[in-house]
Amino acid sequence: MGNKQSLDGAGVFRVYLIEDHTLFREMVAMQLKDNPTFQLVGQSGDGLEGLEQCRALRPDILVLDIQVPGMLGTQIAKTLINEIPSLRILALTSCTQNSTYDDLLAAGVHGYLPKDAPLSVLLEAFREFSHGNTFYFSRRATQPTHHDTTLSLLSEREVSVLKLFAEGHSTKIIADKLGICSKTCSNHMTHIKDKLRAHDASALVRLAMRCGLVDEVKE
Amino acid sequence: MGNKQSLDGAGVFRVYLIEDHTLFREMVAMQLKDNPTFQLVGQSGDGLEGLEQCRALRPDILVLDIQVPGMLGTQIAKTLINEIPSLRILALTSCTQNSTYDDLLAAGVHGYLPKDAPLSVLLEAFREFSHGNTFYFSRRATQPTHHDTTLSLLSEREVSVLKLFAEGHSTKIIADKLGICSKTCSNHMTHIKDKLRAHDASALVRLAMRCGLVDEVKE
DNA sequence: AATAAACTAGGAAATATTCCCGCTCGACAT
DNA sequence: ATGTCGAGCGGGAATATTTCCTAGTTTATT
Repeated sequence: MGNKQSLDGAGVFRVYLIEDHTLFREMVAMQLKDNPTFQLVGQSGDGLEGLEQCRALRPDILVLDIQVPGMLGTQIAKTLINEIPSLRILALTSCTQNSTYDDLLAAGVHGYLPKDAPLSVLLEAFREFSHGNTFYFSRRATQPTHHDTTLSLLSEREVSVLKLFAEGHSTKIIADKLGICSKTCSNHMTHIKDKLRAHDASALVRLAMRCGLVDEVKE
Repeated sequence: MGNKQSLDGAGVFRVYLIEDHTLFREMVAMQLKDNPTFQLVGQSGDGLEGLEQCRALRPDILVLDIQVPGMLGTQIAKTLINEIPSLRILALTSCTQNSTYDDLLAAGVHGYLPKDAPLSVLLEAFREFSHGNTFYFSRRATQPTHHDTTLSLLSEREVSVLKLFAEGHSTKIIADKLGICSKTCSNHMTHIKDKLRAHDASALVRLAMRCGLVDEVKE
């Protein structure tokens, strides 16, 4: 594969880090320092600042924490991939939510890594990048990933049920409000859980909040 | 100054890590491996498991991420300080959580470190610990919060149950983790709902999030 | 016309919840 | 010492919910 235009003559990759946990960031930096294949050209704990510096420094690789303050991680990825086509982005994320993963792929990142992955996997990701390959650490054998903004996975009725559930109504009340049998409502809930791969109330509520079905925090 | 009974003859400190982000945890482990003063005796990404292993291994130093699944960080600290008086605990926290700082000091931890501290401060904390000193990294302005009052309505056990519930575990799993009957767990849940006047899953999850029992909505 | 998917429920078995009850234990006051 | 109180544990029985099955109707798409 001759697509190593991001690699300069000496075979050294210029790396930039965007990650708000300084401790974490500096420890990743030390991992890189031990490896002569990589040269750390900068780091930041703020999304906007990191974006600006990447524009100026034009690194080969960006290690990007998606949960970074200042700017939405997926937006950073999308913007930079557009402006610097040669840039390879390794996305880090501390949560294992389903939708982020697909959002990241849609944004065009070249690697994905949850923070609860072992260190060896991070090093493997760097190795893959240094060989010009992409790296995906999938927590689940990936599906044909049609763009699911989570809610688009659900039917209209299912969205209604989920919203009412997240608002705190019981199955019976939901069924009542929708004019259906509580059994039907239960079945809808089961389908929702299957589709969203969220088989507990907690995950469902958080998903509903993320999708704006209910207010983030009340009172 | 003669309180170095936790230090064995060779001057090596036995360290245990509780931190759910494996990447972070293993990088801290590498920092320790470079220092002959410390010996890593174990690590875990789960609060309950970590507690059990600390009971068995009786380390000199515990590096404890407060936002760990399985058990409330402050409870882990309180419990272990009670059972192992010689244990020194260095508390890590990822968010500049409002009330946790005071809770931690109340729990009796010997060091406090936000994850956005520079690496040098972590190493300094280890240095202080190895000299038998405590370490407090002064954090930024703290605004008092109200959600202490919410949790103070609950007993210790009930907080544990609520946390595990908000993490998405079923009553059976929670009972299993806590070593109690699922019936007991159900009863705890009923009492929690009564005390918090939150009789549906959605309200419970939102309350738990507001109280910092689980991470906020990501992304 | 045929296929698919959404929406609707019923039956049956498994689980969960609620509301009782009683038990133990430690703290604390009389 | 004795009594009381609340935390924690869990059994029993009634009720509610969930899950997994099946299967009907409607609507949209090809």
